[in-house]
Amino acid sequence: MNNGPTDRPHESGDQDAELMTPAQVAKMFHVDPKTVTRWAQAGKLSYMRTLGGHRRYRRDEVVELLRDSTEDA
Amino acid sequence: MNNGPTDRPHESGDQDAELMTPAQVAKMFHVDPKTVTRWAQAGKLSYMRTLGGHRRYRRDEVVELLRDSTEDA
DNA sequence: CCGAACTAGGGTAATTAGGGAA
DNA sequence: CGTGTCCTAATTACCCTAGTTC
Repeated sequence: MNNGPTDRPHESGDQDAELMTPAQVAKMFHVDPKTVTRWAQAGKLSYMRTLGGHRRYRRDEVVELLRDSTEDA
Repeated sequence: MNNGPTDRPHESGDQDAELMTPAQVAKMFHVDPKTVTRWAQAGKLSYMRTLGGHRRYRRDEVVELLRDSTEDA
């Protein structure tokens, strides 16, 4: 349960540890960014919106779903 | 979005590994996608599912299985 | 402010899941 | 027993233009 305090400090410019863009989520699931948008619209994935209307997803949520959908041989 | 000043050659960590669609795996083995699905159902191939239910296979798992199934005379 | 890359939105084609029978 | 093909329904991918982000 040790998360590691020095795991990954907040580095502006590098990958954000909290919010992810549609492209990032899409690459993790190997799907189209549009598909991620549909998941958000379908309520399968929670999201926030920027002032311009773009969606931002929570990394914790994505990792959880990714981990939950993994089936080992 | 921007990849940042440091363009990642292979997605840092690559924890999610590289994923493949059923059609890609089917072409590598020269079989139908349905057959790949049966292999997954039989537990011969690890996979993860999209939120829509489609399967995504790990490239390294497929490559290893392909090597293993390739009988060298 | 400009420029390149990404995203939202709608619409259409291709792929996949599932069961069943050959 | 394992594979290829049939079907329908659902999901995903790619097309476009305009607006947003960095």
